[in-house]
Amino acid sequence: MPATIAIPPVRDSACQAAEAVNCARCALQKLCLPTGLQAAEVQRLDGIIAHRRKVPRGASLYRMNDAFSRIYAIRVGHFKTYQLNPRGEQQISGFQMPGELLGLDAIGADQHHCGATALEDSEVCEVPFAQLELLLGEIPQLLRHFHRLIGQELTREQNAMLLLATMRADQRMAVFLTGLGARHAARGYAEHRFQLRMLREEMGNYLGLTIESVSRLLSRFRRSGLLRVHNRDVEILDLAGLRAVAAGQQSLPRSAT
Amino acid sequence: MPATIAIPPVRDSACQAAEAVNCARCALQKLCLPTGLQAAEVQRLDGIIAHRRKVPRGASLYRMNDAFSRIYAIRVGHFKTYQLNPRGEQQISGFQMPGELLGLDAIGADQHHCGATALEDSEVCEVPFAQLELLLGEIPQLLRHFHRLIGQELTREQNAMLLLATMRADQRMAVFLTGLGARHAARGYAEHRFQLRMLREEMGNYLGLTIESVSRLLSRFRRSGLLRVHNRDVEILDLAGLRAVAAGQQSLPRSAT
DNA sequence: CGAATCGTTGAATGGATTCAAAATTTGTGG
DNA sequence: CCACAAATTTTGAATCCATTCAACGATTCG
Repeated sequence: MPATIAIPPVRDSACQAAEAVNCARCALQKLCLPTGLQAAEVQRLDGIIAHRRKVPRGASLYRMNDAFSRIYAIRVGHFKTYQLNPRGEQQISGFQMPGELLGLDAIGADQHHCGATALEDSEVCEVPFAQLELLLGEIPQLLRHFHRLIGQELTREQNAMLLLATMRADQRMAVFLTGLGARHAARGYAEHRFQLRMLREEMGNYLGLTIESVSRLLSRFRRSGLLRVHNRDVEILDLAGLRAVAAGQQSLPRSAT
Repeated sequence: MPATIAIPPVRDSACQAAEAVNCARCALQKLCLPTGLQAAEVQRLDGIIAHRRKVPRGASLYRMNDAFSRIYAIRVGHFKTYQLNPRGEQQISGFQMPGELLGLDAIGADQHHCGATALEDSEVCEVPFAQLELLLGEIPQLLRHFHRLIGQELTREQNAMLLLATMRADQRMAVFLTGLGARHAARGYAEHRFQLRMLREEMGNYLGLTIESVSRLLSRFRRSGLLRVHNRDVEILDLAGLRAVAAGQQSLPRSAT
């Protein structure tokens, strides 16, 4: 066993790919659009899902200014969404995982104003929005849950604002890591052990930090005994401690040992 | 004429208060919920608006964790929305003006997770959300426009994230001021002359800056000939220049003349 | 293997903050 | 209307956190 592999790999969500080809049998039903619907209603929703589409790593699901016609539910894999700032640089606005929706930002507009790119080989369900809107008018439960998902999206973004506006670098990182853990937990995976699906650069971009700062922070977290980090593999050793940093109740020593 | 009043006061939006008591006659129809509806549909919408409520300056329209039952359309005045971070400090997530909706963040939840406070004596239309949801199912045009408003909200928040994550202090301030101007313009007021309805502290809080930084930035902008600032009154003297700073194409000299 | 990409670490710099104090504006009661 | 207190804003100097610049490992992939 090579000494460099410090953390055993976590169960790969990609292995679910072949199992479910419709909403009724999808393991993500509890998180995704069909939540709370009757079986017959799920079937109607299923009926408008034109296509299940594979998106290879690095490929765009949609780009800024693409025409808006569908939203997407992630079935397998991870994505990032981003905008381009006035100087044309990418600014990542979020990372999405299975069961989450993509494209909500374009609702009510005719263009996407952000882009979405797969961080790994992924798979999405395409939901034509015009047809979804019709269903929303006919299935009150679906409308309610759709609004719930939108509300969650708004909440997520407000939390990200809070993070960027008020938190110091170590706190941002702690919030980010505990957040990832919680979302993994909601999907039935371990809260304290997961893979980072994005580059350091992408983490830093999202958190408003440079790549060097990200690297230094992870090292500090490791030295403080909060984490084990090996490349993309993260193991949270002291979840309570990490949460304390995330809550701003505790700061990390700046120097080594 | 006292020499200290450098900038003449702008037209006060509060004088509209007494005119319109229903959507059909409201000057904000083009911005607010009824946009694009038939007269009869506007009347139905009007029918569910239980109450038009005055909110005195400094009073809360709703607070964090209040039960969610209505959204609000601002008829007169200005508001701020805020969250409390883990340490209990206020973090302002946005400023709202007439024709904009409040409470959308709580959609699909049963509690508000942010609070809204009037920055001046204000007036809102209360829209019971359960009844609105019924109407959304019956009036497709209303559903479409409601989603448009939600999309705008998401866009606004993403732009705020972009601001906080990537921009330097002078750029943030320039984006903020040009944004305020544009929103005033959308309401038929001057783009280049308006009143700040919030304290320096609230601006700084929103922009992720200290009150001292805000003050210094406004002084720098003034010295550079971009603005005239006198207390809450702002006049943009060089809109193109301010936009250039907002776009990050130009930076401001740090020291004085 | 070798090249390219990705990640880590160190030292110097700089932008925004913190601390401190003064100036201005706002609010209140006589 | 003025005086006075409180709140808000401005300015200066010192400090600090994150960045920038630079160099060096590590990993990945053809």
